[in-house]
Amino acid sequence: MGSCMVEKFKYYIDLNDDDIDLLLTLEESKEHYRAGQTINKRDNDVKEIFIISEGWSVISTKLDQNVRSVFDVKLNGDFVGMGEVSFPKHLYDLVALTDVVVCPFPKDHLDAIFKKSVKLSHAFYNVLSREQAVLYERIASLGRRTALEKVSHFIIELSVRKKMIGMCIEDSFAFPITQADIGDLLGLSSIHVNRSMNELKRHDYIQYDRTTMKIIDMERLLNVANFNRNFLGAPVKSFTGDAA
Amino acid sequence: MGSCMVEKFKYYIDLNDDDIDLLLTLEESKEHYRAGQTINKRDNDVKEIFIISEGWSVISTKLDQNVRSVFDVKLNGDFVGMGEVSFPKHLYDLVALTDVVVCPFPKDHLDAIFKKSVKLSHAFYNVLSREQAVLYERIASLGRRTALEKVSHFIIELSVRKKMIGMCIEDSFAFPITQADIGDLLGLSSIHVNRSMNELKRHDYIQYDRTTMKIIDMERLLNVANFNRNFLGAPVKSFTGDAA
DNA sequence: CGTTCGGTTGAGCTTTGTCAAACCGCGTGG
DNA sequence: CCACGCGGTTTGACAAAGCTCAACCGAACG
Repeated sequence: MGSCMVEKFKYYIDLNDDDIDLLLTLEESKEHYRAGQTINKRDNDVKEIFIISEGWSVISTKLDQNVRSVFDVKLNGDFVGMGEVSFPKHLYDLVALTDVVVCPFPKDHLDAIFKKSVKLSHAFYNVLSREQAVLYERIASLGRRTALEKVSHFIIELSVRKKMIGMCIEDSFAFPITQADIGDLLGLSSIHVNRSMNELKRHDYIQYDRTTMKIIDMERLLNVANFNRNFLGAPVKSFTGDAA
Repeated sequence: MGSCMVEKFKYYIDLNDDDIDLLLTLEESKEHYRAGQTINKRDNDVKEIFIISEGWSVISTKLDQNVRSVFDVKLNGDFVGMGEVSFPKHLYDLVALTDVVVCPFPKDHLDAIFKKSVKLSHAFYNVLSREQAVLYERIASLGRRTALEKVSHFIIELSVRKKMIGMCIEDSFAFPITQADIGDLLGLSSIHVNRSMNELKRHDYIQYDRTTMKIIDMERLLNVANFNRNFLGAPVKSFTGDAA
């Protein structure tokens, strides 16, 4: 396994040995968190970027005493804090849903990256713009989809992301997120999430229990969700198309 | 006025003469578009980043025959395509709401920037992450706010952005966007946008006609919108806080 | 002028939220 | 080993928010 950062970046660009060495010198050891712990707290100083090495967590914020918005779930291999790194303080909370292991990457080291490697600078930029594309998709989802579409879309999105990291076999994957969290992510009440998920179950599109989600009829589910199959597609390796 | 790009970047970082020269050599002349024209079309090749020099436009996409999602309005001084530049094809449409003037900035030139100036690389990265923060705010808005809150929030957000570019005097500013467009932005029907705006007018929080919006009672409007006054706050000039 | 586009208004309906109660599996302490 | 309590899920009844449809109005424009 080696370095999280290196593994992850290979996906975006072709790394040579120098690049790898540079990344390796900067990466620190792993950190562990328990389910429920807040890993980053809003308004605290931004110290590092994380790569999730294990477990589920969510980016979220409290809008109000009883109103929370969840922006995204972060899984094995995902970057966290790529955008926040330009700000002095955290803008959002990062909360562990399950026990979580992360690889921190001190933000001071980013300056070194930018000075020493044009290619890695591009890579960071690319990661950030891919994140942006995901956010655009979420905005479209929140604004213009029904509850059933949102829920279906979310389940498919997870299956795609899990598949990319080899954690979805036969359309079945771990699913440790509560319906209340899903509600905060999709802009629905937890009760309505429940009703939507049960409708999908009743139609035999999916099957689930407290820990596992299994997609039974992917074709129909894709249809219900109106899922854009290009979404989360192949990565790009540079601005211009050729290896920079 | 000189270069759009230079003006805009001064807001994010301290430019020295070399930086300015570098940016100037890369900037091309202005382009004009008429109201209603599509400036960038989804799936077309990404050729350049734009800075809006005049007029209103929107980033949007058709989800379906009759369903459109608007992600953001772009005003005088805003960047467009900062994130898309990592992709070979446009992900979204850029449509002119009014007559529009833009400064294109060829995307090939970004490579030059990344090679020649660490500081400007940072600046591009910062712009992108600021955009991301705005998107997060929009997601929270779409997921967890009522129609009235969304509409109020949108109006305030515009007033803040307009003020930053000196185009909002005494809380009054040009407002050439249709209620249908606002609906697509906020995830509402145009009719409901109308009812919400009229409610705000009836309470004398705002005043508007087809071309102009004026905020009469900002305090109360901020209250209705539950507007976070830190939003769109002061920019940061580097990753670490000191001029890189 | 007549047409078109956007705004306004009302009526009825659909979707989603709220509240309350029951339920279920699990871990804890008696 | 059992009772209990807790967190999460499920269900139903009802209320609210927002949507659709249809009609009308007024300004802008050819």
